[in-house]
Amino acid sequence: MNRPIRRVTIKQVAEEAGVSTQTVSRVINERPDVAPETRQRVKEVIARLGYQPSSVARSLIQGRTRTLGVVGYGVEYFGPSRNLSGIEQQASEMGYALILDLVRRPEQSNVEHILREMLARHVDGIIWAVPEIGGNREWVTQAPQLPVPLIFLSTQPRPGIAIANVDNRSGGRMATRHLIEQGRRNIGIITGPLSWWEARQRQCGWQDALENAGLPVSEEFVVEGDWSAASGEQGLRMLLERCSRLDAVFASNDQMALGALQAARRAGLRVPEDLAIVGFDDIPEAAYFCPPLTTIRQDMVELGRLAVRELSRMIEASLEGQTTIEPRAILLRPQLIVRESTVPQGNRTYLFRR
Amino acid sequence: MNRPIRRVTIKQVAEEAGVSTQTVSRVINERPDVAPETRQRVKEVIARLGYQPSSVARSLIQGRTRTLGVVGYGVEYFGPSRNLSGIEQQASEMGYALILDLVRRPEQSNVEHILREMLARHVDGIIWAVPEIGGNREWVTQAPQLPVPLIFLSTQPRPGIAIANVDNRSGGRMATRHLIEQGRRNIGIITGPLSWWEARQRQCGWQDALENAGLPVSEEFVVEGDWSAASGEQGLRMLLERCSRLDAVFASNDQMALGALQAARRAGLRVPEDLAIVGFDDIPEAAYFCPPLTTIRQDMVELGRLAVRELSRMIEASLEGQTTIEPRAILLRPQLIVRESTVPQGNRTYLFRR
DNA sequence: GTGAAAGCGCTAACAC
DNA sequence: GTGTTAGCGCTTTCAC
Repeated sequence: MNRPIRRVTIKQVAEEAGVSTQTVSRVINERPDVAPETRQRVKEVIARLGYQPSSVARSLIQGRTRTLGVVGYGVEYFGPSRNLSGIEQQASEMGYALILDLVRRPEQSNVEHILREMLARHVDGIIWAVPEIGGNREWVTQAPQLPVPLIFLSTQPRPGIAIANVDNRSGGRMATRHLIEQGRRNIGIITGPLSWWEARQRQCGWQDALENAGLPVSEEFVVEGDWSAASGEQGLRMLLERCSRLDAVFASNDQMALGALQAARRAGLRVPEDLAIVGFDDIPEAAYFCPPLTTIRQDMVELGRLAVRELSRMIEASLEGQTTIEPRAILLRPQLIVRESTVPQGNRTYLFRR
Repeated sequence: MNRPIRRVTIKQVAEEAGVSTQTVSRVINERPDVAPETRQRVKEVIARLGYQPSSVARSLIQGRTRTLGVVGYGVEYFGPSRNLSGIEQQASEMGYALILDLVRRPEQSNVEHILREMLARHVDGIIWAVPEIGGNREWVTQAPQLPVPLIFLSTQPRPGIAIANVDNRSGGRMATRHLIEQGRRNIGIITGPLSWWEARQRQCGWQDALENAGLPVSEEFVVEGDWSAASGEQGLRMLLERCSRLDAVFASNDQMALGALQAARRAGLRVPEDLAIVGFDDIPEAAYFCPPLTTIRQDMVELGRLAVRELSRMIEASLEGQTTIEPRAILLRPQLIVRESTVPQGNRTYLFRR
């Protein structure tokens, strides 16, 4: 392996082209005030030497790195991975690079340490894409004091804080309302871990829908899961034990819905005839569950993109010294996807027709 | 929002503490040659001012950023997301930050551009985690000429190139051998897109196993999918049309296996009695398919970790001027996970016992 | 149009 | 132990 010992610097290019480093700088920055022949000559040298300006040196001078810090959790899951993907797409389109930090214990990650790391690397802004769990947002009031703008994802709105969320409550409402419209009356819920703000929001949506329909909301109908298929399976078993009249379940994500489908099968229940099931997320596999799963789709890619655009807006404002910019709260509406786990195949056409 | 206008610099700390910047530098780098009182005083000032050394400035001097560039594809899929997670974990443990670039068209991404970006940001090494597809590795011979080490993931081994792979061929062999051991004789395969090197490897494994068992290998048994559940569904339908004696299928990933399960169900076939199905990946949902899916598990997290460790080794060697270090090819063996899609429930205990 | 000088924030090398 | 000087690679003044 013959690795070039040192990178080519602006100095070498200048020397080789017989000009000052200044002129080279002008050329690489496309400044107008360079003689055409000079420009040409310099460009040739650059190409020949394979010179690449150091963005590290540039950053040092300009106080701006064109880098965003992303603090994420759970890329191995569907939502967060799409989220990251959207963030990367938009950032890349806007000329930002991404520094990625993934936390593994979202409830108790070392916020201080992560922020110091990001700031040491002079990121221009930070996207905090770790879900709000337990008390892991207690430091939120310090965010505005940071030297760079920060936007939170999946976080309870608070005044003065920039936030981008999917409307989980509305999603829970849509799921449950759909079940009610199918004539279901005894509708259970398998929630996510209730320490998660998003899980609680989905539950609130379920409750909203029941109350709007004048149906009773009972503790008996609530089981807490942990997002896993295993917990969904166990969750449905528990609901069935508690309440034999159960005719529908809202599982707060598709994995738990999958587990619930399996539990229903084992209990000898037909889905949707005996028991209707709705999930949340619309993972690609959901359309191939047995039966295909009705669920709530959330556009996590778009959410990521929106977050980057908003953050960029904040960065620009901050660079221009506008201290008055009001942080926005972005809210993305999810969408109901109807499949056979709630509507018997025969009825489906009918449903779409009305 | 009251954002501090400027960051605190070493100069301010020095002034405030009444020492030279040198001394401050010594303190933050934990050098021994500072008087205890001085150290104490400086530390207090640092804490009071909230000073954070600029790694940008440090990088400029030391010619080293403690940053790895990661070029990835498909974080929204199971394998790549785990991969990224493993990379991040290991990098973080070793004190490296990650700069992330996700390509969206892996066959034809602009390699030159991406490398320039990474090098401009002075990454210490690069992990190329885009799968080998079509001719997208034609530039591979240039890798050793780069100013920093680079390791490829999911790439056909080539001399002089550092690589980390799961042994897909062995995985395909394991899957197929398992089907043969279950007494199956007409074993079809739904491959991934054959422009993918990994997909071809899995197919080679299937062929190996058939040949080892003295079974005929026929074109008729091969259908090309695109990794999606939809293609798996269609793939099985095609196989069934072509060959009514078909008694087993190796689907080259779990999504396609899921689609195949659905097609089998619709064709009125019992799984595994009439048709056995094996997948590849062991996504978490696989255990909850209907029936639970036998599959090949690959530890993508570990693969990511291994890649980072190897890259780090190359970086250290390169910094010490050892030009003779021989790039390694890491190969991770996958593992067969037996579930009910290949073994009728009754036989299962028997199988484990022998 | 082009170059010289200064400096971004930090550390290495040397002096005291 | 501590300070001074120089310089990493680049851009920003400000001359000429």
